[in-house]
Amino acid sequence: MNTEEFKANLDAIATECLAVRVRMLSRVVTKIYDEELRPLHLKASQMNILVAAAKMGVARPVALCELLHLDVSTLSRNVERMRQRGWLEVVPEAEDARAQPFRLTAEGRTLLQQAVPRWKEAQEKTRRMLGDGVVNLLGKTFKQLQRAKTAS
Amino acid sequence: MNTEEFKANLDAIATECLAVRVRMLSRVVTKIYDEELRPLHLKASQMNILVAAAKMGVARPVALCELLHLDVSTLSRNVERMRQRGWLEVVPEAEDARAQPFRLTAEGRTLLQQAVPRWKEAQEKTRRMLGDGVVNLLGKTFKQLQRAKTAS
DNA sequence: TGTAAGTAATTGTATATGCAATAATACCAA
DNA sequence: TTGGTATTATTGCATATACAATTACTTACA
Repeated sequence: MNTEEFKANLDAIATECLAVRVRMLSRVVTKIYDEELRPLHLKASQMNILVAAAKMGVARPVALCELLHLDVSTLSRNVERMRQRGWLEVVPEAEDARAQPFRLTAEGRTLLQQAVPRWKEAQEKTRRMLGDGVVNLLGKTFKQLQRAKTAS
Repeated sequence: MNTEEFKANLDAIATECLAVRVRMLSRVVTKIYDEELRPLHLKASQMNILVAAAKMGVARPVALCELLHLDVSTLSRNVERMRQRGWLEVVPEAEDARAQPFRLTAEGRTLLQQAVPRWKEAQEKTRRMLGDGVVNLLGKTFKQLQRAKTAS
């Protein structure tokens, strides 16, 4: 590859790379939620897990990881941190001794309730920043990715 | 907040939360690039920095961080890792003794050249996965975020 | 029924990320 | 000029993230 070609490729990567874009977007958006949730000592990533667990009732790690496209080892440690803080508890599972399903504790539920108004604020800020077009397309992509995962 | 209300809020968060969406998208897309780049022992996050440095010639950390919405402390350590591998080098800066501008080494440049075809493959996979609508809108959002940063 | 293959979760290791505090330098204004 | 403020980068600390290897258990099949 000669210098000219290389420069052209660099330009293409710099201006078009989708990894750069989504990663930057993730940093920017995460920051908005983290700032809003900081008084509760809660992070956006942790709220994700609390909400999913609340919705599931009793959450099995593998199922939650497929839903969120999250590595099980990542979830394992995140859950452990939240368990130590008393937000989650592991529930005994008779049917499969390998499973370590978990659910919200009362404290976790209270925390989540306190987080709701702050989440709404962050959500609105982000919506304004991104605009409805991006928000709607992100929604479609999100559902598509979840289908893709469960279908495979 | 009563139980009904809380459940409705949980549903809203689970189905609409923009942080959940962009973070998941970031994980999915990053994985595609990381897998493609793995034979080069290079990660998407590192390629971002190499490309930006290559484009800038001599990159000043603060400037690069504003461009990518990256914390300076994050960049500091990422650069250090890449410096240890011989991909980047810090260049002396006479005008401001605080500055630690850096640039690609010859090895860094070679690595980046090797990464180009792999990047193209990952980019194409991702484009197919997301569709042109999302890709184009992400591009607009990206430029908008870069403007917002440089304007402030 | 007993073993081989598969599955669930954890642990070791490494990178990425950001906040708070700090150190060193630059700039500005009285 | 000097004293306070702003800027640049690094470091301590904590969390998030994923891959590879491992452990423990389950399932299938021969």
